[in-house]
Amino acid sequence: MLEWLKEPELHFPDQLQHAGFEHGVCVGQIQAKAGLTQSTVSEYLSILQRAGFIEAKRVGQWTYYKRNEGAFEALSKLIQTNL
Amino acid sequence: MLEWLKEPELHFPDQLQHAGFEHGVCVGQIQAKAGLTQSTVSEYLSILQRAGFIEAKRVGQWTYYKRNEGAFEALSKLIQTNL
DNA sequence: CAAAGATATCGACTTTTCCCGATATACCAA
DNA sequence: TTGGTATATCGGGAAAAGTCGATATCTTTG
Repeated sequence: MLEWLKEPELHFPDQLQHAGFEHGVCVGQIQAKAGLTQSTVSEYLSILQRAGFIEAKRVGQWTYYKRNEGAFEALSKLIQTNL
Repeated sequence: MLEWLKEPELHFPDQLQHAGFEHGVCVGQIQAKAGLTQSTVSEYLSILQRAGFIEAKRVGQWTYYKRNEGAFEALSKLIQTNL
Protein backbone atom coordinates (compact mmCIF):
# COMPACT_ATOMS: atom_id res chain seq x y z
CA MET A 1 0.00 0.00 0.00
CA LEU A 2 2.81 2.36 0.87
CA GLU A 3 4.38 1.72 -2.51
CA TRP A 4 1.05 2.26 -4.25
CA LEU A 5 0.62 5.60 -2.52
CA LYS A 6 3.98 6.70 -3.85
CA GLU A 7 2.51 6.96 -7.34
CA PRO A 8 -1.27 7.24 -6.92
CA GLU A 9 -2.00 8.26 -10.51
CA LEU A 10 -0.26 5.10 -11.66
CA HIS A 11 -1.88 2.63 -9.28
CA PHE A 12 -5.33 4.16 -8.84
CA PRO A 13 -6.39 5.35 -12.28
CA ASP A 14 -10.08 5.02 -11.32
CA GLN A 15 -9.88 7.91 -8.95
CA LEU A 16 -8.85 10.36 -11.64
CA GLN A 17 -12.42 10.93 -12.81
CA HIS A 18 -13.77 11.66 -9.37
CA ALA A 19 -11.08 13.68 -7.73
CA GLY A 20 -7.44 14.53 -7.96
CA PHE A 21 -4.74 13.20 -5.72
CA GLU A 22 -3.95 16.33 -3.73
CA HIS A 23 -5.37 14.75 -0.60
CA GLY A 24 -4.28 11.21 -1.42
CA VAL A 25 -6.29 8.11 -2.20
CA CYS A 26 -9.56 7.12 -0.56
CA VAL A 27 -10.03 3.93 1.39
CA GLY A 28 -12.31 2.27 -1.10
CA GLN A 29 -9.76 2.51 -3.89
CA ILE A 30 -7.08 0.99 -1.73
CA GLN A 31 -9.41 -1.72 -0.51
CA ALA A 32 -10.38 -2.76 -4.03
CA LYS A 33 -6.76 -3.06 -5.07
CA ALA A 34 -5.67 -4.82 -1.90
CA GLY A 35 -8.29 -7.54 -2.14
CA LEU A 36 -8.94 -7.41 1.59
CA THR A 37 -12.14 -6.48 3.38
CA GLN A 38 -13.11 -2.92 4.09
CA SER A 39 -12.62 -3.30 7.81
CA THR A 40 -9.17 -4.76 7.44
CA VAL A 41 -7.99 -2.03 5.11
CA SER A 42 -9.48 0.67 7.27
CA GLU A 43 -7.76 -0.66 10.35
CA TYR A 44 -4.49 -1.10 8.52
CA LEU A 45 -4.56 2.47 7.27
CA SER A 46 -5.31 3.79 10.72
CA ILE A 47 -2.34 1.88 12.11
CA LEU A 48 -0.07 3.35 9.46
CA GLN A 49 -1.48 6.75 10.31
CA ARG A 50 -0.85 6.38 14.04
CA ALA A 51 2.67 5.27 13.18
CA GLY A 52 3.07 8.48 11.22
CA PHE A 53 3.69 6.97 7.80
CA ILE A 54 0.53 8.35 6.22
CA GLU A 55 -1.80 11.29 6.79
CA ALA A 56 -5.59 11.27 6.65
CA LYS A 57 -7.83 13.99 5.28
CA ARG A 58 -11.57 13.71 5.50
CA VAL A 59 -13.40 15.22 2.53
CA GLY A 60 -17.12 14.68 2.60
CA GLN A 61 -17.82 11.02 3.07
CA TRP A 62 -14.38 10.00 1.93
CA THR A 63 -11.14 9.74 3.82
CA TYR A 64 -8.07 10.30 1.73
CA TYR A 65 -4.73 8.94 2.78
CA LYS A 66 -1.36 10.07 1.51
CA ARG A 67 2.21 9.34 2.40
CA ASN A 68 4.17 11.36 4.90
CA GLU A 69 7.54 11.30 3.21
CA GLY A 70 9.25 12.77 6.22
CA ALA A 71 8.53 9.65 8.24
CA PHE A 72 10.30 7.45 5.72
CA GLU A 73 13.26 9.75 5.62
CA ALA A 74 13.36 9.70 9.41
CA LEU A 75 13.15 5.92 9.55
CA SER A 76 15.90 5.60 7.03
CA LYS A 77 18.13 7.89 9.06
CA LEU A 78 17.22 6.15 12.29
CA ILE A 79 18.44 2.87 10.87
CA GLN A 80 21.61 4.51 9.67
CA THR A 81 22.48 6.18 12.94
CA ASN A 82 20.80 4.42 15.85
CA LEU A 83 20.55 0.83 14.76
CA MET B 1 20.98 -7.09 20.57
CA LEU B 2 21.84 -5.33 17.35
CA GLU B 3 22.55 -2.18 19.29
CA TRP B 4 24.67 -4.10 21.79
CA LEU B 5 26.73 -5.56 18.97
CA LYS B 6 27.47 -2.10 17.69
CA GLU B 7 29.77 -1.50 20.67
CA PRO B 8 30.75 -4.92 22.01
CA GLU B 9 33.54 -3.68 24.26
CA LEU B 10 31.01 -1.43 25.97
CA HIS B 11 28.20 -3.93 26.44
CA PHE B 12 30.13 -7.16 26.92
CA PRO B 13 33.09 -6.30 29.14
CA ASP B 14 33.25 -9.91 30.38
CA GLN B 15 34.46 -11.17 27.08
CA LEU B 16 37.57 -9.01 27.12
CA GLN B 17 39.50 -11.43 29.31
CA HIS B 18 38.76 -14.46 27.17
CA ALA B 19 38.99 -13.17 23.65
CA GLY B 20 38.89 -10.00 21.64
CA PHE B 21 36.00 -8.85 19.54
CA GLU B 22 37.45 -9.42 16.08
CA HIS B 23 34.97 -12.18 15.46
CA GLY B 24 32.15 -10.63 17.43
CA VAL B 25 30.42 -11.73 20.62
CA CYS B 26 29.62 -15.29 21.56
CA VAL B 27 26.10 -16.55 22.19
CA GLY B 28 26.54 -17.09 25.90
CA GLN B 29 27.43 -13.45 26.50
CA ILE B 30 24.45 -12.24 24.56
CA GLN B 31 22.19 -14.71 26.30
CA ALA B 32 23.25 -13.61 29.76
CA LYS B 33 22.60 -9.98 28.93
CA ALA B 34 19.31 -10.65 27.18
CA GLY B 35 17.82 -12.57 30.07
CA LEU B 36 16.25 -15.12 27.76
CA THR B 37 16.96 -18.82 27.52
CA GLN B 38 19.83 -20.21 25.53
CA SER B 39 17.58 -21.75 22.93
CA THR B 40 15.65 -18.56 22.36
CA VAL B 41 18.77 -16.48 21.91
CA SER B 42 20.36 -19.04 19.65
CA GLU B 43 17.33 -19.17 17.42
CA TYR B 44 17.01 -15.41 17.38
CA LEU B 45 20.62 -14.98 16.34
CA SER B 46 20.25 -17.52 13.59
CA ILE B 47 17.24 -15.63 12.26
CA LEU B 48 19.19 -12.40 12.23
CA GLN B 49 21.97 -14.22 10.44
CA ARG B 50 19.69 -15.64 7.77
CA ALA B 51 18.29 -12.15 7.30
CA GLY B 52 21.85 -10.95 6.72
CA PHE B 53 22.09 -8.53 9.62
CA ILE B 54 24.80 -10.45 11.45
CA GLU B 55 27.56 -12.89 10.56
CA ALA B 56 28.55 -16.01 12.45
CA LYS B 57 32.06 -17.33 12.97
CA ARG B 58 32.66 -20.60 14.74
CA VAL B 59 35.83 -20.63 16.82
CA GLY B 60 36.27 -23.80 18.80
CA GLN B 61 33.17 -24.44 20.79
CA TRP B 62 32.02 -20.88 20.52
CA THR B 63 30.05 -19.13 17.84
CA TYR B 64 30.75 -15.44 17.55
CA TYR B 65 28.27 -13.10 16.01
CA LYS B 66 29.00 -9.65 14.68
CA ARG B 67 27.07 -7.06 12.75
CA ASN B 68 27.07 -6.86 9.01
CA GLU B 69 27.01 -3.11 8.61
CA GLY B 70 26.38 -3.36 4.91
CA ALA B 71 22.96 -4.86 5.56
CA PHE B 72 21.90 -1.89 7.65
CA GLU B 73 23.16 0.53 5.07
CA ALA B 74 21.28 -1.41 2.42
CA LEU B 75 18.07 -1.42 4.46
CA SER B 76 18.36 2.27 5.05
CA LYS B 77 18.75 2.93 1.35
CA LEU B 78 15.95 0.52 0.48
CA ILE B 79 13.58 2.52 2.63
CA GLN B 80 14.77 5.74 1.05
CA THR B 81 14.38 4.61 -2.52
CA ASN B 82 11.92 1.74 -2.81
CA LEU B 83 9.50 2.31 0.01
C1' DC C 1 36.65 -42.78 23.56
C1' DA C 2 34.13 -40.42 27.55
C1' DA C 3 32.73 -36.37 29.84
C1' DA C 4 31.80 -31.61 29.88
C1' DG C 5 30.75 -27.17 27.86
C1' DA C 6 28.75 -24.24 24.07
C1' DT C 7 25.54 -23.91 20.61
C1' DA C 8 21.71 -25.67 17.59
C1' DT C 9 17.37 -27.88 16.77
C1' DC C 10 12.79 -29.73 18.01
C1' DG C 11 8.04 -29.86 19.83
C1' DA C 12 4.72 -27.64 22.58
C1' DC C 13 2.61 -23.81 24.68
C1' DT C 14 1.60 -18.82 25.02
C1' DT C 15 1.18 -14.35 23.16
C1' DT C 16 0.60 -11.40 19.41
C1' DT C 17 -0.83 -10.26 14.87
C1' DC C 18 -3.87 -10.79 10.96
C1' DC C 19 -8.24 -10.79 9.00
C1' DC C 20 -13.01 -11.27 8.95
C1' DG C 21 -18.22 -10.28 9.59
C1' DA C 22 -21.25 -7.48 12.09
C1' DT C 23 -22.28 -3.20 13.63
C1' DA C 24 -21.66 1.78 14.53
C1' DT C 25 -20.70 6.38 12.94
C1' DA C 26 -20.34 10.14 9.61
C1' DC C 27 -21.86 12.36 5.61
C1' DC C 28 -24.75 13.27 1.57
C1' DA C 29 -28.93 13.55 -1.15
C1' DA C 30 -33.74 13.44 -1.79
C1' DT D 1 -35.66 12.98 8.34
C1' DT D 2 -34.80 8.90 5.85
C1' DG D 3 -32.12 6.00 3.09
C1' DG D 4 -27.75 5.21 0.82
C1' DT D 5 -22.77 5.27 0.67
C1' DA D 6 -18.12 5.55 2.81
C1' DT D 7 -15.41 4.75 6.66
C1' DA D 8 -14.47 3.30 11.54
C1' DT D 9 -14.79 0.29 15.43
C1' DC D 10 -15.67 -4.09 17.83
C1' DG D 11 -15.36 -9.05 18.97
C1' DG D 12 -13.75 -13.37 17.69
C1' DG D 13 -11.35 -17.09 15.18
C1' DA D 14 -7.16 -18.32 12.51
C1' DA D 15 -2.38 -17.73 11.59
C1' DA D 16 2.14 -16.34 12.91
C1' DA D 17 5.73 -15.17 16.14
C1' DG D 18 7.88 -15.59 20.68
C1' DT D 19 9.55 -18.38 24.28
C1' DC D 20 10.59 -22.36 26.75
C1' DG D 21 12.45 -27.13 28.24
C1' DA D 22 14.37 -31.17 26.42
C1' DT D 23 17.48 -33.05 23.48
C1' DA D 24 20.93 -33.30 19.69
C1' DT D 25 25.30 -31.80 17.67
C1' DC D 26 29.82 -30.12 17.80
C1' DT D 27 34.18 -29.26 20.10
C1' DT D 28 37.70 -29.56 23.61
C1' DT D 29 39.99 -31.99 27.19
C1' DG D 30 41.38 -35.86 29.84
